[in-house]
Amino acid sequence: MTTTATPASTEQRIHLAALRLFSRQGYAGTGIRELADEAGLSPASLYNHIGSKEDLLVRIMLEGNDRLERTAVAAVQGIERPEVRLARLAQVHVFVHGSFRQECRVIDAEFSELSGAHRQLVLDQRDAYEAMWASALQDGANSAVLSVADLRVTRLALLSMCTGVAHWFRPEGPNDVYDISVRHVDLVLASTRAARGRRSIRAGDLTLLDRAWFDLALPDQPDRQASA
Amino acid sequence: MTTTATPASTEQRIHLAALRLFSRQGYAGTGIRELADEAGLSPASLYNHIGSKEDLLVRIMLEGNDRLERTAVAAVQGIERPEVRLARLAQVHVFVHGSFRQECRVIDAEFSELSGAHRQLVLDQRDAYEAMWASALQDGANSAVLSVADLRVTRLALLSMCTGVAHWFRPEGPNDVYDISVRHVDLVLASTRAARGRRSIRAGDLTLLDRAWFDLALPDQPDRQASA
DNA sequence: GTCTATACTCTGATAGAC
DNA sequence: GTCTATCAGAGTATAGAC
Repeated sequence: MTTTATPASTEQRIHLAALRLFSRQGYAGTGIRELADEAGLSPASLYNHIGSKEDLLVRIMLEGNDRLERTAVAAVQGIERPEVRLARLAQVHVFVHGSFRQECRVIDAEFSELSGAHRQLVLDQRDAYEAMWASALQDGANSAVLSVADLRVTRLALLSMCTGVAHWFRPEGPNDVYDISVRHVDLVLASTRAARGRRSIRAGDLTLLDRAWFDLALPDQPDRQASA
Repeated sequence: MTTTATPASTEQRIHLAALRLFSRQGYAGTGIRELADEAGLSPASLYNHIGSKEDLLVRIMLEGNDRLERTAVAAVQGIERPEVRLARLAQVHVFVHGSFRQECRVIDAEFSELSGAHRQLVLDQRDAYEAMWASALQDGANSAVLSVADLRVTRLALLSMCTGVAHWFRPEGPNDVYDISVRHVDLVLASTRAARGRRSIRAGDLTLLDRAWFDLALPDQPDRQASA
């Protein structure tokens, strides 16, 4: 099922090596020699594939952010009820952060390593993504289905909560990613006091994304499920 | 009011320089020469005050964790109702993470830089602290005042949310730390569906810590409010 | 594409004079 | 306590042969 027949190109091996080392030791804490060694080539050969160490980092970030946004867009496509949009955004965010932990941690931790133009690119990606959260929260507050005291604080707090999954989740632990994603949906709905009239809305009341949806949206990729 | 008369000892200058640089560039990304320069002495003199670069890091972490735990212990001392304990733990956590952002970010980000025994020391501190959260959540669930589907996931999710404040909060922004702390209390109470019978409990219903309490518990310290 | 060899800078840390 | 000078190794990146 999860068998990758192709024996991984050099580019892929470098990409995976970078994910492992950057997420474990940090970008600054990883040397070119170490990276080359982990990818199975010499430091000089490495430079036939990556313009520079920072190019490698920025590529990881752009690709990761892009996948997150594309998945989120697909998840809320055509959905009108704001509490369902919010729930699905949380579910995708948690599922992705639990499935691509190394990548998400690198994106999260090493943003400040980017210089100038690269930094702006990644920032624009993040702003576009977070705008989806802001609009779901705003629409939910406007239609009184969500109770949001401070839009900005709530958005940042919920994003922090859902991003945290990349830091503490372990696939060998007691829960699997999908369960965690649903539990977070419930935390998000509860924390915004989602309700229709007097009746509060729970994860089970909404049409969330099922396991099959994620299998389609996020087919097995080499960096998925990778351990710490 | 916030005037520090004493002109800062060499130890303090080094400590503050380390906080600034480690939080901005990371531990691995900060060199000894840079650190010495920022503290206003030569690299060699630096070593009259710090055994090694890692000693400096571990001291920052132990002191920071210690302050957080002492503040939290003081905040819940003698409090029996679990929802009040949880609320105050969240309030302290957020207030500290918003007030000592550099320090908290270093503690959060550079844990993996610690080797062996140092790592275990910091881990033990964190476990002791998080046990207070676990017990508040557990007691709240047992007395049915909190609704906690999964104790572990909820604890980790709420801690991630409250820790996030150190990453996004800016004192020059629209909210002050105290406001943020109260808003997070409300998010935490809502996310655990805190209620007595049918009536849900909000931050305003509980006796939280007031501004004066924090002034006493966390008197102005040189690393407080420091910017990014 | 791969490699060995190397350039030049910076790393954490120390010796020893003052 | 301060400093200048220095160590051995690791930092990123390139030259040039194959």
